[in-house]
Amino acid sequence: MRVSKEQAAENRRRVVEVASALFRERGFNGIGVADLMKEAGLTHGGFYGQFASKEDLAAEACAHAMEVAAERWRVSAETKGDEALAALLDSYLSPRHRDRSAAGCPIAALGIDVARQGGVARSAFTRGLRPFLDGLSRLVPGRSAEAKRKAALTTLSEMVGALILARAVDDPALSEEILEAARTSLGRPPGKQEAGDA
Amino acid sequence: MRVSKEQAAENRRRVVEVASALFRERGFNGIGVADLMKEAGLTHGGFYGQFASKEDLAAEACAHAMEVAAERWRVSAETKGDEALAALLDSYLSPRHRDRSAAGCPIAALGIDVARQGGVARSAFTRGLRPFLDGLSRLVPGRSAEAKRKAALTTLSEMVGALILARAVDDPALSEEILEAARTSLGRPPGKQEAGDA
DNA sequence: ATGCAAACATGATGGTCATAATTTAAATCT
DNA sequence: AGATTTAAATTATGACCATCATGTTTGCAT
Repeated sequence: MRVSKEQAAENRRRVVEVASALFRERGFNGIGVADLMKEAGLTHGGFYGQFASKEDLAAEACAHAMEVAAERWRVSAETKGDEALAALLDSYLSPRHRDRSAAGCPIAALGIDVARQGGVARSAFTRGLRPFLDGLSRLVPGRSAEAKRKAALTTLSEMVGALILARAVDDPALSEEILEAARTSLGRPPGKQEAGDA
Repeated sequence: MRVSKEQAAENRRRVVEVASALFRERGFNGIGVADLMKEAGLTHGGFYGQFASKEDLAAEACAHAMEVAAERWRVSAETKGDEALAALLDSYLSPRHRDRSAAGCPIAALGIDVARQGGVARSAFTRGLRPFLDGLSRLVPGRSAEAKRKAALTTLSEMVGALILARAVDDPALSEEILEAARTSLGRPPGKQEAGDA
């Protein structure tokens, strides 16, 4: 059986889409090619006509997820004005984001997998990471470009670390406490002192 | 073939030890029972005499790695006096630690895997996490116990996030930049403003 | 209109996976 | 010393894995 050129391209796009979600949810080693294809409505045989290997798909899915997420950040930053950082933090460090890793930040969902996988996935990830840092440094406070750059690095680190910790932990109270600490620590524009709120 | 009771216990301990390293390096799904046992100098058959399942071993290995790491933090904190936090940050955010995940922090190596695995591994991880937070809140600056607690949470988040990012990234300069940013951001006791060092 | 090739399905390959039953042989107990 | 217990080896099981060869259909260029 054969399918129109547009249909084929659409199928390929859907495979990448599905892979980007399932890899985030279960990890590169947590889902197989057959299940991936089935989820996209295809059988496993056609896979190697479209992709060189599973590793190749991993890299492409990773790149795709990074692009989508970075674009979401960009749009949010443009529409939210000077509350953009607060809005980003609120949504990134929310229970909803914590509980829906398949649709969430690929850095927090795939960071460790990417490091272990190496190769093309790692370089796709690195390429995809830069827009995040550039976007963040535009939102974050700082006197100089270097200060903003550095703040973007530390802010992203704390966001990613907090989300991973909140996901790993069993105790809902502790999980919420982790998110809340990061939210208020990062959400006070001048500096990151401990909270003194009433 | 049989082996003395002490030898058997020692074998079991070695399996957990080896597992805690290999799981950190390759993930829960990245290494199989047979390879694990071989690395411990045994064949895979004896595994289920000592462990209920692979998931069970994952939980035990995770707990073990957390205990060892927390103990290392504790000792370092006791011996290093008031430079304990700086020493901890320097070693945690070092290229050496980044490049040796098998012997490094289990939070940064297994956090995502634990979240995906769930069950016993997740609760073992949560139990093992508390000593880290307690130890860290003793090192970290803060006026009140609550402030210290919160600083411990955000500091750990940033440490873990920075290490994971530094590992995921392909570009050595960017990787070092991430570590450096976290080191200086966390290493200035009063607050976390951008660096203004000479 | 016709033939080629692309897209997908079917099915097979050889490997690895977790789990488990059986066997072997040594340690410990009587 | 002999019986019993048990750690670990051997081997088996059946599911799943990535990859690929081949078959079938059909869009598309000629």
